[in-house]
Amino acid sequence: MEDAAILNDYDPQAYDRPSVTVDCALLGLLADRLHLLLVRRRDPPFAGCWALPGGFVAIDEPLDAAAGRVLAQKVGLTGLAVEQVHAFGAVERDPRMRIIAIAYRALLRPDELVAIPVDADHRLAAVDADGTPSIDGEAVDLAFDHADILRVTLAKLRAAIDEAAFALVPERFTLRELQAVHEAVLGHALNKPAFRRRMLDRGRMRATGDVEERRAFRPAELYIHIPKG
Amino acid sequence: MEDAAILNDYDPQAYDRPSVTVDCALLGLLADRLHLLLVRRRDPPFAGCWALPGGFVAIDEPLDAAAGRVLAQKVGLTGLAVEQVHAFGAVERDPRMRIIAIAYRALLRPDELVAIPVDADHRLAAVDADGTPSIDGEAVDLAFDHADILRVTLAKLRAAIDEAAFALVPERFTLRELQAVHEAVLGHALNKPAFRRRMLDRGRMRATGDVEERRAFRPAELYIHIPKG
DNA sequence: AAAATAGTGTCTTTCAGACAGTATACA
DNA sequence: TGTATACTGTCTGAAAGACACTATTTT
Repeated sequence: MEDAAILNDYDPQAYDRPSVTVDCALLGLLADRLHLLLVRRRDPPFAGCWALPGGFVAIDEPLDAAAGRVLAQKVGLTGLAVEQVHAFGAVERDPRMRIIAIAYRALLRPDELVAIPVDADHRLAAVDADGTPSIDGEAVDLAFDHADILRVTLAKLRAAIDEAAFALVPERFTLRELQAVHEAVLGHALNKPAFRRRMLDRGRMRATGDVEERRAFRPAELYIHIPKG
Repeated sequence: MEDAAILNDYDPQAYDRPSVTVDCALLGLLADRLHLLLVRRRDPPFAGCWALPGGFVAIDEPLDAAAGRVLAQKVGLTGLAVEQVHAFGAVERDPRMRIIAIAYRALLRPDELVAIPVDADHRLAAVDADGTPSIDGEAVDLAFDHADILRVTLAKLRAAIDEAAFALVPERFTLRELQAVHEAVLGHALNKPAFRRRMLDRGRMRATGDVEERRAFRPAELYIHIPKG
């Protein structure tokens, strides 16, 4: 076995250090479809390509804070809850230099999502069941390894959908809206009575007593999420 | 082509970069209890404390490869399958400088685990149900934020136990051994017939037709894992 | 009243927990 | 033959899928 002291004698200042970025998948529902905020790159590499918003981690900044700051700067929404997804560290993932990316996700309610200013360089892309993003109905190739990042993000979101779904509906939501979120994220339809029973039995939502307004037909009851703990 | 001024705004060479390490939780079962390899630190900070084996990520080295190399150097086992757990980036997690740690786990079979050379500075610590490691029956405080890393690692291992358990038993194993692994990792007992049914129905293991040898009583049938895909 | 969606009752299937039973090896 | 463990049969209950049914609101 190698001398354990090597770790301690190692002076990292003497060696090249990688850059570290956070790349953020900002996700929300639009017209019952999962959407993702993309920004168009202006400079090489991948100039003109669509990419996840990202930025370098400052030397005195925690990772979660860096993800929050990037989203505040790119999207103008502060105080977003972010969740770490995975660290991506392939050597050639950025052609310029070694950059390790820590991927994050943030989930937006519909009213927050529509409030995002979109322009030629900031767009919401629909994400289909296999994780391919499309803008104006056209599949787009993402810069760097961002397609990998999106695939992993979607897979983990699906695994955590029971809790995550509450962050993707309005504060007061109907069971229909909640089910639509589950179906859009999972990519397949769900059984209505079974879904309703499971959600109500789980004790993570409470009826408000109020109902939807301005519905063409019978309005549904509004519920609120009961946060964990 | 490249606008130097704009690029300069994004030139990470101009900014301080963090160091990046991989820290590895090497886990296995010993006497039906989950155990963890710890190394004792010789130098400050946390001199004398027990810690997860770790090391710096080289500038031209993928993250997974760094984790594999660290384990090869510290434990002498090459070709171990490693799985990323989480990136830890609190600013003060290392008092010397900013170091971002990418945590990994590796799972060992019992025969691999007992082959690990232990000495005064390399020990296998028992891990109890709440994630506290103990050496010689005495709970130990880990260096840095390694207690956090271990807690998160254990939580994710539990969530993935159905697949992970196969990496913690011998290549040919009995249902009793597989159940013991599940129980040790989850920290609670399981129902035997239900466990047996669930494992066999899932189609991820196959009977060999052989049975254990040298058992005091009725020997159990030996199974092998059927890898995914 | 018609339309359209909200919400329920209930049958069936699946699967986990419980527990007692049978099977098989060795001393 | 006794004993300890391997393995199974079967009852029960919880939860999901399927599907038809009732309920409620607006036009």
